[in-house]
Amino acid sequence: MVGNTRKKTDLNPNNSVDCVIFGFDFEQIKVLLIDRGQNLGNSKNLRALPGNLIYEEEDLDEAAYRVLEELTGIKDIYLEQVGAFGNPNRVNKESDREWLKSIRDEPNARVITAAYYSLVKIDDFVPKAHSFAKKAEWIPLTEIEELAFDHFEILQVAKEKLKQKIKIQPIGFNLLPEKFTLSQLHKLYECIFEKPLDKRNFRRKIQKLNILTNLAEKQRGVPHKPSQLYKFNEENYQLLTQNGYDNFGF
Amino acid sequence: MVGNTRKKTDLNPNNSVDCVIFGFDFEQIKVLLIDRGQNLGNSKNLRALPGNLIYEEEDLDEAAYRVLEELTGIKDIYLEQVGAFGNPNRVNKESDREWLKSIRDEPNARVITAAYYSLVKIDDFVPKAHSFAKKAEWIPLTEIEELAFDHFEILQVAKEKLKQKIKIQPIGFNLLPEKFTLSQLHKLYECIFEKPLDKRNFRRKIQKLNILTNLAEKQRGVPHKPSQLYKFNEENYQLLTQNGYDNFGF
DNA sequence: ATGTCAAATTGTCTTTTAGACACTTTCAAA
DNA sequence: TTTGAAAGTGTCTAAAAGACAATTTGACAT
Repeated sequence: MVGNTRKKTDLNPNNSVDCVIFGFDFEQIKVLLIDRGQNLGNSKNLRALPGNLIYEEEDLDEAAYRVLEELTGIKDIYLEQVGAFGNPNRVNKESDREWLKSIRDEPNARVITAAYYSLVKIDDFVPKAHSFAKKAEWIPLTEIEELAFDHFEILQVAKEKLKQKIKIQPIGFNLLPEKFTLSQLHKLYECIFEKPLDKRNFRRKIQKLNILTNLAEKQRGVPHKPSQLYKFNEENYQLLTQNGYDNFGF
Repeated sequence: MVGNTRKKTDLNPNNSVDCVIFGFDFEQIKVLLIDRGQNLGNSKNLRALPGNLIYEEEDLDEAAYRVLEELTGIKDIYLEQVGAFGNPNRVNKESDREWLKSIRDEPNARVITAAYYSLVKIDDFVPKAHSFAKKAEWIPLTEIEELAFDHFEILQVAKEKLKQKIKIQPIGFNLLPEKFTLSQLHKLYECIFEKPLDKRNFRRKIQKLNILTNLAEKQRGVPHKPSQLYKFNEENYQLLTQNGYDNFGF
């Protein structure tokens, strides 16, 4: 878009977007977090969600896509709004205040953020140096206990939205590579719902939906019976949902 | 809170809240809209969602509750965020620009709004004069075709969120008086889902949930068989949901 | 060639839920 | 006492959910 010609002074100092970027490595759900590389005496160096101020003339969704691309290099991705977060005390940690002083023209401005979550094929992610992020890392969801600003709260809401959404729309495929096995899909759903799902019942239901295409192709190089590979069948999904079907939950 | 001591200059010129206030009159879903009383030559006098700028030191939820109370006099109400709306072209109608000039210190500021929806017992609503609203009226959802700013879009998203939410949590009771009949509840669900529901199947399911208390009391003065009155049973609802049950949909 | 390991794959039975469907009851008012 | 109008109620069928265990397949080691 007009990204190249934008100046720092075109930023809206009061509104930002933050992105909860979910990935899945076939074992667990991970979240892409940035390390601000702070060297502080007593307080912890908390990780943060990737996010930034929006431009004055920029739509919120557009800003979320931009920030995502600037950070991960990934475009055309599943993105969904979590909501607006505007607690006046969002910035209540000394380390957050320090950090804002170092990167913002108006570090004390009250900022209201629009949070988004996105689902990413983890292998497509190419780590990329970001202006103010020392590192960008995939952190397992289960290991995240504290984040900068109100980002931990945002993460909790995003998780909940994801859980609800996947009951209505089979967005999980966005977390898997083009070709995947039923076991991988099964594991993904277990991770999202945070509970075990019976293997046979899961397979029965997902197969009956008829939104998978069985590629006549098998896994290779695994030390056990190789699995069939499948891909998501977009057309059948459209057929299924245009009649109002929305029960993809387990 | 500190509402009394706030000045107009304490307003945040870039962020607002807008409220989609749903009501139910036993016949249809209605939305509370304000009439800005514009007298314009050619363009229509469009209605708007109640909303206003937030204060610099005010939480978003808090602002939504405040605006709601200022407008309706109602407190302690079901309120849920719809999301953030920040299209830079939100204000693209001449009539909206005119109106902003007449009420805002910075009429051209870009405003990002956090939208909320709330469910109100329509009889509790006491119409109240609002600073810049000439009238506040309940308009049937089905009759709303165009609104000021991006309010029509907000309304559509709010409707969708309501539909989804009520499948997970029985929030419909917030639209009914303390005592209600099963027929009223039935009608309400039909209005929300915009489709007919079989009477017997509806009753069977809602009764089985065991979240209604049958008051040993009947409707009076109706020219037909009077109905039993029920109330929502909060305790049983808690018991039911604490085990993760969330299927209140129809 | 054979055996072993690890995960993939498959089917049945039971219980619960969803969906279709129509007649009887009760009160108020004429 | 009749009538009108909505309240209230039961059964059957089909589909979905949930519990549960044995067999198959390929890679690798011997």
